[in-house]
Amino acid sequence: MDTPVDPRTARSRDAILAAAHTLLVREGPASVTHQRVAHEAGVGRATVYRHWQRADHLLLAAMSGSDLPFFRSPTSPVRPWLHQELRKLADELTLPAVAAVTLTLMQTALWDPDAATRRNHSSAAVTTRITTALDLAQETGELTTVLPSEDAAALLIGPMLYRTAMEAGTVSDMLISHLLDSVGTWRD
Amino acid sequence: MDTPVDPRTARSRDAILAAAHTLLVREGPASVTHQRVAHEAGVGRATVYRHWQRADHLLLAAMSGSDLPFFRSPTSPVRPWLHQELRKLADELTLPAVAAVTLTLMQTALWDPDAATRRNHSSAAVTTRITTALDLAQETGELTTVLPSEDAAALLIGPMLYRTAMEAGTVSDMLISHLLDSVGTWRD
DNA sequence: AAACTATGAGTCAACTTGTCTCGTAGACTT
DNA sequence: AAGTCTACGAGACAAGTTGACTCATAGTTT
Repeated sequence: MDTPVDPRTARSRDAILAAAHTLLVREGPASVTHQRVAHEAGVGRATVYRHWQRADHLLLAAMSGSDLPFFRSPTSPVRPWLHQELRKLADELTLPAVAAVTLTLMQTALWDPDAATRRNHSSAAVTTRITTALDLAQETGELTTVLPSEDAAALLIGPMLYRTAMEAGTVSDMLISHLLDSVGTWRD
Repeated sequence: MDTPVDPRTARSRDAILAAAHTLLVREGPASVTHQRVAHEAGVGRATVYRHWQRADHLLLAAMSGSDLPFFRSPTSPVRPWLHQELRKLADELTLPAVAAVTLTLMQTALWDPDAATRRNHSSAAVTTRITTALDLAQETGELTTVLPSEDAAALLIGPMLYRTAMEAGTVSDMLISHLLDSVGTWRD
């Protein structure tokens, strides 16, 4: 494993990815072209072609830079922990950088199978984590759930996404509380 | 009002809009260029420029072809009516044409103020209609709501959008029932 | 039938895209 | 520390795209 890598390759690679990400966030996916990225990265155009033959692959790579740090390692009691995680996620979703990546991924997935794959991985990861947390809450008797666990992610995250991306609004703590109540009955 | 319009203008206009919409749905927003649209519409390239100077304006125009027919004129009892409307919306969201327009609008709105305006109008229209329906249900004593009415749209539609656009899944009637229960307590 | 005007076809310069070559500087090898 | 390797930037190139323009024609209006 881990083949030693020429530092030059790594440097250009990182510069290109950062530039592509910057351009995506600042001007939208249409601006992520070999030429624009090369200029933004301070790198030769041929170098960008060398690393990514196609602009859409580069865009996809630029989107998957940061893996979501949410919903990992739940603690008991689960409710306050989950509330906090949802709060953080809601705040992230209002950041242009995060909104741009999320919506671009969802939209691109409609036509690009690779993007669809990555989108599926993302949503599967989130679903798994949320399910894990809710399972823990149920084992400890903190929660009595009233719906299939695979619906929980949609129920919790969907409204926050809609509020931020469609209504251009903010997610109140009250709304988060309400979402938590909608997945089941909480004790303690 | 209603200035008489040269049929030729109307014809090209319609052909161009239809072509732009077709291209958007079939190949994504990047394919909506003056040249591609002109070819798809069977129209001269100059004609497309004449009608829309900029490709993004054309894209926006192509997206706002159909105004959402949902949540209009609620009937009492509201619950079965609302369930049916949500069912229809969920089914629409699984159609590539509708998903493409919705996600492209949400995404484009991040960088294009015009798109943001249209997105805001869309979401405001939906919120108004849902609020109207829920108000009716509350007046007749059918529903006792437990949250600010402006949150209802996000709560009902958000999960369906997430399920279809992020999880690439379908919305079950059970999920819809659950969503309805989450906005308040229903009698009758 | 005459006047009007949107259209398709075509031309054009400026620019972008994808591909290739080559001299150079940075990085591994011994 | 010298020699070999290789990723790089710069530049050249043909092919294609973009946006702006002109003009004869055919479809509309009066």
